[in-house]
Amino acid sequence: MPELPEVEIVKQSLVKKVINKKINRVVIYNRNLRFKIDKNLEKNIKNKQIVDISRKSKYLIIHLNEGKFLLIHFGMSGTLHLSNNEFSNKITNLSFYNKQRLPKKHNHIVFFFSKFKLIYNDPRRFGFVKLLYSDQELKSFLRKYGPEPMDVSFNFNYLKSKIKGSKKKIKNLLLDQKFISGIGNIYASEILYYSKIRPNKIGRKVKNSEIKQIEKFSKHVLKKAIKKGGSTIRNFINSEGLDGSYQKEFKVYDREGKECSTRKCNGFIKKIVISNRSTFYCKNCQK
DNA sequence: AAGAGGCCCTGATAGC
DNA sequence: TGCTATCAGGGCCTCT
Repeated sequence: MPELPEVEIVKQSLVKKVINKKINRVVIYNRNLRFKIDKNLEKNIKNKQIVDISRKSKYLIIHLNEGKFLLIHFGMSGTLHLSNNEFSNKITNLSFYNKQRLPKKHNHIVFFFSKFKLIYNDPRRFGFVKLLYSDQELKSFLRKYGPEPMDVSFNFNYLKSKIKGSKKKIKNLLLDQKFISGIGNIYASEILYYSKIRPNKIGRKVKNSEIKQIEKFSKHVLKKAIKKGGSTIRNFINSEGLDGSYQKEFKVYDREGKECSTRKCNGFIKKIVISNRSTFYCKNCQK
């Protein structure tokens, strides 16, 4: 589900609600997520206070007191929901919810706070949660991931050094989290549209001028997506139950057969499959 | 050793 | 209406 912008939105919507709050209790209904949830998770989280919330790549990081960190990855279909304690499984009191927004199935983890609960829901169970016990452990976990488009180390020289020597298709490079972290299937297609590069172009054939475009538009696209509250295709909502609207800005993603929106292009959006993922581009303006 | 594709899983939707 | 097939914001693992 979420790529960097969506996780960022979840982070932002959660910060206001849970900072400095104490987790009284955790109940896990299904431990079989992408990875089996550690059997000690409940007791290691119980009575811990949330001191901060951050995000790296597509991970939400919940900072607990005593230097522990709870990592949440949303996979394809994971979401977090805030709900009122008194009306546990019924309609919440919080005004921003409506009935449809509270899932009944696939609520795998519930964090109980004194006045509300936070629910991790994930129909496909491709997501996971992981408790890390120190700064060191967090650092070494995150070391596997490349810079995000907003980072200073995400610059022309870095991109060039990795792209020029690669036989990978450029779209697969953008999706490689070890190289760049945070971009997923939607934004990869969008970034390549703005950069005017065909998704199946081999890395070493990508020109310097095109690498500059990738640098520029990776930042642009993600920033704008965050500004618009992320993309809601089927089930993404922030933790307050609100949709994103960046899907209205899509130039190519999920627009197969539609007209290219580049002025005077008159081309149509084509869909191809690269490494089993749908990929969208305009044959006319992407070379 | 690098790169592509299979696969994990459930639900929504399209097509018959 | 009800079936079946296809496909979905990810990424680890296994082949070649």
